[in-house]
Amino acid sequence: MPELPEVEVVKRSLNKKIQKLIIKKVKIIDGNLRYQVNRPAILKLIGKRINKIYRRSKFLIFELSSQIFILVHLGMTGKFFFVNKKNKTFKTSFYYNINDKKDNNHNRVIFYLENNIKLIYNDVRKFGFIKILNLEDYNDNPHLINLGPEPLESEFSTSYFKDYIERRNRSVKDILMDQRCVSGLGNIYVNEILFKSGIIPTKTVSKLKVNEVAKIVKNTKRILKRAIKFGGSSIKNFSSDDGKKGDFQQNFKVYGRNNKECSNADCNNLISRIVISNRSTFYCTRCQK
DNA sequence: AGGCATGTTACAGG
DNA sequence: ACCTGTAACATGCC
Repeated sequence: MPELPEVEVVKRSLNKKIQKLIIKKVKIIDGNLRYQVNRPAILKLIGKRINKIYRRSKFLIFELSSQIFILVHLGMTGKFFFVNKKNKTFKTSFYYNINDKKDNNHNRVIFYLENNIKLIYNDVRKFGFIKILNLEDYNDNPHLINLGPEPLESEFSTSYFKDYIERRNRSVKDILMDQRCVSGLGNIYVNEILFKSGIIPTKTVSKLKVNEVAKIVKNTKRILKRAIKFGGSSIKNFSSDDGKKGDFQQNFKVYGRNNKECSNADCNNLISRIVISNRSTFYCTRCQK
């Protein structure tokens, strides 16, 4: 899925395009997502207004009228497409050609909104989910309740991170990927953060010096902000809502660069690839210690 | 053909 | 109760 920056960009375009619109109809094409889409609950959405869309970690939260919420996770390949009344696609967050069978093949749920606007949830691998929640279920939601602080909030600070890793024994990459420590980072950005910080991903957190902890926190914020500014990421087909392709992928310094030359000036070392907690991990043996 | 892919979570074992 | 590693989910691409 999109990591935090992509979800943030999607959230912003959703608010721009569909905020305040009423849901007229919902069609489930394939509700067999990570969790089965609940048909009876979907019916509760009819006639409700989309007040605002929020992001928490990599989750999207649609706040509707009557204290109803839609909790969405995009998994690895979840996307939203918009189609307007003239059957023209809005440029939203992903390239989408309404006439291209390939693009439409994995449409899973269609929300029909006011003004003949359609919001399409498309998900190739179906790791994403859509849950309808009332206020109670939302406030006490198992997906949200254990999440650590947002990396871009001041709560995620050097002192917080230092305290968190104290007496823990896992690798720094593992900890940064753990949503209970800090929520919203994924494999790509953690690789980038550790490269920028000059820290080897396998390093045990108990061995991190205070200045290294500070570097990680600072670079996390810097890299995420920059990725958001660039309009997303990483993901093929990703584009910001003005149709400009998210070109942060051209800014990857280590991710996916196995056996390629290190991006740092004056370093001719080749990037290594290893696996940590089942995920590809890229680093420079010379620049990251 | 086989390996890999932006994520989460359930489960087994220590 | 905490920690750690592994596999599973579904599908497409190289």
